[in-house]
Amino acid sequence: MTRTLYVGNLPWRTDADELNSFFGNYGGVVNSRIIVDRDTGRSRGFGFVEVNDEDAEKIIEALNGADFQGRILTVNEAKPRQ
DNA sequence: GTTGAGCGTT
Repeated sequence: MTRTLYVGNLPWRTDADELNSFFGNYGGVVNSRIIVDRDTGRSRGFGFVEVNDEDAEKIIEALNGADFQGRILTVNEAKPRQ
């Protein structure tokens, strides 16, 4: 199974691929995604990372408050999308 | 060529 993590405070330049490999250092990442403004196409500075259920907690512990490309990340379990 | 709290286009 997987869990989805909310990742906030990302640098504007970060893309899903970078997120994927960074989170992949701490557990099994199934998928990652940067939220982009639908109209302008620019990053909104946050995203979501889908990880293995068994690794979710340790990834949150490892990366919440961690430094990523000069920014301090916010990592939490995501709320279910409506 | 900009910005800085937040929970996502199907």
